[in-house]
Amino acid sequence: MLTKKELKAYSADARENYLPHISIDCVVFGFHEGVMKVLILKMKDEAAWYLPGGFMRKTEPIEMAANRILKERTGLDDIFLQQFHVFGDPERSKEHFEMYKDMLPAAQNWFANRFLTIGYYALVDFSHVNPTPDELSETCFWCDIEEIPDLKLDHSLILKTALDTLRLHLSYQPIGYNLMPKQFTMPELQKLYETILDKKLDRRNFQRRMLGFGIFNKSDEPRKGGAHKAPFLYSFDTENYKAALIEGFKGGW
Amino acid sequence: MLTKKELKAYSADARENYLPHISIDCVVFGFHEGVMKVLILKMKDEAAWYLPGGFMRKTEPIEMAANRILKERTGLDDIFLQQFHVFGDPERSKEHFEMYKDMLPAAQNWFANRFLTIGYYALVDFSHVNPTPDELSETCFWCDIEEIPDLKLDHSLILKTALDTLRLHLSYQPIGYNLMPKQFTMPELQKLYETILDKKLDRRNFQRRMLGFGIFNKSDEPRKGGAHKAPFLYSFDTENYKAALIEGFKGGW
DNA sequence: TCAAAAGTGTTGGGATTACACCCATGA
DNA sequence: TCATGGGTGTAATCCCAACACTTTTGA
Repeated sequence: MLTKKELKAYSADARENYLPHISIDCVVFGFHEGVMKVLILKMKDEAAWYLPGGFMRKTEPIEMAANRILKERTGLDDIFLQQFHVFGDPERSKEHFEMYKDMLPAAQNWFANRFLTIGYYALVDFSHVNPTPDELSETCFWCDIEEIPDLKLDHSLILKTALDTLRLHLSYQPIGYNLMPKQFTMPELQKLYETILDKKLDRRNFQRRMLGFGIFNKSDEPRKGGAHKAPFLYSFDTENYKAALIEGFKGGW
Repeated sequence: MLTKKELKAYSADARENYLPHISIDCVVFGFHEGVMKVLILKMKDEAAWYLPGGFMRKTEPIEMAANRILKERTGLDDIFLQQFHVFGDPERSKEHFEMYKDMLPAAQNWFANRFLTIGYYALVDFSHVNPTPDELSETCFWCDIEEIPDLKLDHSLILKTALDTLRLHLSYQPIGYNLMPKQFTMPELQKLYETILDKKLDRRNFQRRMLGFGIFNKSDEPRKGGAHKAPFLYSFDTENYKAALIEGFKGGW
């Protein structure tokens, strides 16, 4: 929570630089050791968790704002981002509002306003991300999707909606490029799918379907080191992958 | 186009009542005599066409604002609305901006601002709609989807995106409830699908698939009057229809 | 009685599912 | 040598597309 002085400075800066009433919240999905992760922030001096979010500069495209916000939190440029919903319940930022309303008059108080928030989900390569807290946060960290605490504001709803959307998208286009490291094995990719869909899939049928997309390059070298038979390594064929994304949108009729 | 005096009054009223920087634009789809229609507006004193749109009251939920805007244009309450995208290119309202920027200083001039617009598409029963122009418009009318003129601002993009989204949605859930009259025949419903998808479908397979959803009630009475064999009338079974919508979202895995 | 619209049935093929079997590896 | 993870193959099934045939109706 901000002190009055901090709130005043923050508000003045925000009013100067950002569009009022509009925010962006991001659900950043990562994948590590067979577990789906989401990036969340813990606030300073509060037992309060949030999704990473921010505001939009006055003449900045939405997508660019989302990228900028994420760059600050993850160190990553050029992230796969998908806008999925606008959340605009007039009561959605009530908690913030209550927390700060008595500190400053509304005209000067950035958080005394209603905010619509544009939800983006991001798919990122876990191993490349270096979670970084922002000025309001104490920590920024990867949280197992199974262990997400109650989030403040409507962020639990935003997360749920993001996950639903991701599942839907997964069912009509190959996702994975942005979540997997350069090289990966089919069982690893399968784990990703199983995690997103929350469902067991058949090993052999999964391989057939995936390879059927024709978007993978098989490496000669198998993954070494592990116990048991060494699985083959694959990477995405970016050319064909992009084509498949477009193809996927055509739908089933 | 507004006069300076009108602009001043409009701006004052808007600043008083609406959230700045945010608008809503609606793509209203109707279906009549086998042709897909979209509701568009023609401006007073300009050869300029727009999608119906408006602004959001300061404490109004987004959905309610969209409904209110549409009620003013169509006379319909309780419309099927689907939020599908936010358009936020900083240059998107440049035309408006250029048109009005010299009339009033920016601080008082509603249209001197950047607007993000939330796109909704609506599916409505053509026969129940009574197109009504608003204060800025000369006419509001149903336009064949094949004959839409160039729209101002980014409204052509918004329309295209709405149509793409509608097609996508059609491929994984049964749409039609909101576009068809209470009673309709399978060939009529097929026309709707063919129009949306811009593709011929097989009569027999279409019936099988549709009836397979189990969301229709067959009427005993066939449609009379037409030449040739009288087709059966169907209506949607609202209970099962809603269940099918939820089911549809589960996707194909 | 015939053309056109509509209802119903059949069939073949492609995709998806549910399996079984084999191979490699470390404990 | 055996449990486990991983690669590959196959039969059964289901779904869907492409068909043909029949019925009804007004002209």
